[in-house]
Amino acid sequence: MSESDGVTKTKILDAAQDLIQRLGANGMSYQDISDAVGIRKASIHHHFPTKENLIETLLDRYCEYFFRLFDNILQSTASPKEKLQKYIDLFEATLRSEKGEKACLYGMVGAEIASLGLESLAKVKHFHEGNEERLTTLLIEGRKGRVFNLKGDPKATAALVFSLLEGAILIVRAKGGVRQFRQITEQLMILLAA
Amino acid sequence: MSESDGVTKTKILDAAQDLIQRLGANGMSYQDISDAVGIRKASIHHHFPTKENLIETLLDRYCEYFFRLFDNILQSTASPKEKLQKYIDLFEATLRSEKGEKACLYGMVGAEIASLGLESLAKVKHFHEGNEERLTTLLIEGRKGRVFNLKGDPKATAALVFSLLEGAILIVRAKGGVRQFRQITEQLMILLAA
DNA sequence: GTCTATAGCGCGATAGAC
DNA sequence: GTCTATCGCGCTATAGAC
Repeated sequence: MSESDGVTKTKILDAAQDLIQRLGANGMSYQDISDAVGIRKASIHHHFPTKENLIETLLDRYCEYFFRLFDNILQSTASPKEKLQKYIDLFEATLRSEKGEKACLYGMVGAEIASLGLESLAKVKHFHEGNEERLTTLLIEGRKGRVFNLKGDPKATAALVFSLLEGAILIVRAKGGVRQFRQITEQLMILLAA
Repeated sequence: MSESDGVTKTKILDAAQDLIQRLGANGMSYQDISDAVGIRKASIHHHFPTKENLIETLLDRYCEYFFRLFDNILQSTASPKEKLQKYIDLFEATLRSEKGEKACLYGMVGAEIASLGLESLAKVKHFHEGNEERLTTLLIEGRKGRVFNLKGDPKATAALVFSLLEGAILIVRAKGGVRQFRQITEQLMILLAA
């Protein structure tokens, strides 16, 4: 392994992401990352000069990863209903991660958006737009195939689905956990079904 | 006015609530409150010895206030559909507050729940339960009157509505604001309509 | 690239005068 | 009940040796 292959960088990003998804960006510190990775705080600053810089890198990485998974789902041969279920499963997989229940990275950062920089705000906007656009495509596809009974504007329904998933993954961590998340998303599928 | 009528206490609570609804509990500090109220940090500690104590007091106050409004709606002579709309309007009123867009206090604290104490966790649970129970009652009432087309479990639908509203109020602050919030909630009403 | 050491600041919280 | 002053700590960030 070369010394510049980015393994340490990746470990730092992984630890930071885990912490933010559980505690929030304002609840995560370089010391927490230091403890998790087994590296000194100064070394983290070598890779990510400022906390804003670290968060922005994280947001980009998560967005690319998430959109790639979403695009794979969209381009698969599954039915629109199955595609939506697989999209929902992306959120559920996040929630049921090994280290305890985590929310979506963008859900956490979105909640704290007023205390972050303009760069982060732009990235959050981009994530929301990307999700809503792709969901709109998916919903329209399902309406054509008569598997979704879409009353009203598909864009509004897409925004509803996205808000619901982001909200549910935040809410259920306090009480019902994965079990309640599934109850809510099953109900969503029922409401959308033709 | 007596010196123990709690005016200062109320001012502190109001400022703290505003800050948490915009920045989150971890993004709010005693110094911020001090600046907002025009009182020294030490004086805040006189009224609320610890930050946890302040947050717990806030959560209780907000919960009582919100449930009172919700109960008033439930006990009114409005139709179930109108009642649900008025409930949604409680969230919209929070969002369009004068000092910039605010989320629900419990939405913000819920996102940061893993970095708060067990007392706060219990209060968050209580708020979620209270909302879901009342919403369930409202939805069943509407189903009887055939104004809601409830497929599936009313409890699951109630949890869906609550998660959606908490999620939407967090999400729309990044981009669409009140306009998008209204678009989403109108779509919800369409989906639930018989 | 990682380390030790530390600067500089803001935090929550306390002591004690008034 | 509010103030000034301060403690002790954790934070982000930097300097410089290795």
